[in-house]
Amino acid sequence: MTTTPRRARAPRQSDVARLAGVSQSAVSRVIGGDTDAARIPEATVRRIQDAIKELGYVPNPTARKLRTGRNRLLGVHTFEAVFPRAREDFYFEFLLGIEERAEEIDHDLVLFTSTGGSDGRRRVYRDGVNRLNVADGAVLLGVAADRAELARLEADGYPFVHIGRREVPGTRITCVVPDYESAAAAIVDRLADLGHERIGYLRAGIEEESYADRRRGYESAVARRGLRDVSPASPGLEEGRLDAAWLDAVATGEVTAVVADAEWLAHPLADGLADRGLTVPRDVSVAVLEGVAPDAPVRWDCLQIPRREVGRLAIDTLVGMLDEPGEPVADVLVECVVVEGETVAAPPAGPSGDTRGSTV
Amino acid sequence: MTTTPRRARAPRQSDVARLAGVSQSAVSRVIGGDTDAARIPEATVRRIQDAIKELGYVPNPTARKLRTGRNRLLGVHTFEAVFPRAREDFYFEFLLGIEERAEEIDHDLVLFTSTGGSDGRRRVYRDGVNRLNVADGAVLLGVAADRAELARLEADGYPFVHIGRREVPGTRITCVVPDYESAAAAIVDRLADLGHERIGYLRAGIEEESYADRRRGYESAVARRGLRDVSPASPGLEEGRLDAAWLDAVATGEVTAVVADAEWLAHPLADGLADRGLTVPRDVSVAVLEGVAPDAPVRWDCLQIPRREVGRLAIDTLVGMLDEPGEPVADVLVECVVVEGETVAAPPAGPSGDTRGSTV
DNA sequence: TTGAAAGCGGTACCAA
DNA sequence: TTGGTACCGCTTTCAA
Repeated sequence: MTTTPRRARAPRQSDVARLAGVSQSAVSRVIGGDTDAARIPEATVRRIQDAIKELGYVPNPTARKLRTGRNRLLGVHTFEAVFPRAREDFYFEFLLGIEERAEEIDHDLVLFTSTGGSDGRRRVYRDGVNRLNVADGAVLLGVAADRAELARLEADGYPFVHIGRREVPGTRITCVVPDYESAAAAIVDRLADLGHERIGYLRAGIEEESYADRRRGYESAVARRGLRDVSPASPGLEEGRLDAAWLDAVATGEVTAVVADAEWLAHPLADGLADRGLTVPRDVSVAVLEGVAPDAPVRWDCLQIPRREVGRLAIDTLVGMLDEPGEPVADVLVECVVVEGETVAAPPAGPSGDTRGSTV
Repeated sequence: MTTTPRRARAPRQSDVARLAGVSQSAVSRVIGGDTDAARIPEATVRRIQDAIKELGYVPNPTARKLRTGRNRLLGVHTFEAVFPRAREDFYFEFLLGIEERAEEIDHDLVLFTSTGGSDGRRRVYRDGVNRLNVADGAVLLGVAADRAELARLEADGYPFVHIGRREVPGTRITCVVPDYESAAAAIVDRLADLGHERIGYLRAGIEEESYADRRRGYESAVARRGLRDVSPASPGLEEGRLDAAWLDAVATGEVTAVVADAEWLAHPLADGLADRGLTVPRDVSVAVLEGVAPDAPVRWDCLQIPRREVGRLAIDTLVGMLDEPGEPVADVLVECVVVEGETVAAPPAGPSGDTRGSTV
């Protein structure tokens, strides 16, 4: 029985150098492929390569990183555990794009999974240590992003991009985001093209940057197209119900199309309209400003969020920052596809609707 | 507009030391929480901590790793891309367990995604560089494990465990594996308990360690229970069909129960039996030696592979190796649950079956 | 062309 | 108790 003596120590460049009878720096040059600066004779190169092979030398990435600052390691920090939710498709497509692109450009991924504490929330700083530092830079994502940590990370000069817009006063955070603003505007344009003139916006009532983006797109398009905005006063749902007074107004034809932040708002809307004898889209058109699963019960007119592409671009943007340190980087907007479903149609030619559109 | 001056250089211990008016090693001690050996006066500790706070100093994990050899980074190397297949549930449960456990013990995960070449297959050694070295150790998994790389990794003394049994002659690879051998034996025992005396084994015909494990469990149980093994001569399927002669033998009552390596073998088996007028499980019982999705068309008697637990144990085993270097580590077997479905029953009391069981 | 040597940012040993 | 100092393994500048 042969006892495999566990190698006491991995071979280093100095070992290679000794075996090849050259200096350590010569070895380093050969490994670095330094062809220009110091032209090393064929013979020497070969001797060194033989020694490398004989010893089974492999460079130590940690030492390299310490020296050069680069690792080809890209961090992925999620503010919640990845895999449990990956299944629900929230992280999934982002990660697919991230992995795909990282692989293409020959980088590895560090999944930051260590929690900060017992609350399950993951923090990047835990007792003063920035774990992310092992990687050259990081992509952050997650619904529960901690603004304070983002700000500190930025202040520390750590290179990172965030998937989804995050704004922290006084701080410039580079984000890669679906272009909700344009998408919302496109949907309003479509409604306007169909002849709608009085439309409403159903807000999720969640204070989050992406909803602000949607809202902005909606408002600018409404103004540009000269439409009338008739939205409910209170956002979101109250006790699971929408603003009744507003629904009544919709029922009288005050509004012929509604744009909703989310699918979970569109359902009660349709219900409330049905209660008042209205049908979607015959009486009222409804569009949802988020992605809706293709197997959802209702085929809403909605958006398709290019998650995978966002993941890919996050990697590209991050690597760009690493290659060009100091350069300010603008946010990256990724276009959403507007998906035509079965909930948007031309407005009814009802009595209360003026027909200016066809008067021209 | 305030220009945020991008910090030229992150603060180091020496900066802290200078500011606090102490030596660098004092700073290191305070950070390392070295309370016993060198008792530093309260006042000094406070001065140092103040300096740390003022400078926003965070320790550099790369330097630490270089010095101590530990990183709290655990590698995950899959021989194929993770996320595309994660969805199909192959990697998924393993990763869930891995992430979960890593998080619990405060480690981060490195996903090795960089490919070795253009073939899409991932290699751990790419032009002589062992990427895995950035992490303290690694968990490897994947159907297409490269034996040569495993052997080299082991020879290099790199700490790793493999999920799923992998055997390379002359090399001791630590594996964490579902205990297929016991599970197969348990299934044979169950059949024997029900009164079956002549049973067959349908091999996948794939040369892989896990199938050998199943086979071994089957054979030892068959011998122990004094059963007669009547298996088809040729393994697997030929042109999508099972061994016809053997099926005919089964039809005559030569075999009352069949154990199959995989679900994709069980279906043609059931079809072949149906063609011959036999019904499962009335005439022939069938058990599958792998996990079957709960929503599969047939509720096979099968196994439940404890993937998540395997993932967790892989992490524990790996960390054990890191903490106790040099200690040989035995393979870890994880028990499978035998799931009772609708395809196993007592054998028919037919003419060709002797009734020794009830004769006693 | 080649080698010596100075770091990169820590840790830990040894003296003082 | 504290500080000096020798590494960890590699890259890169500067001399020779």
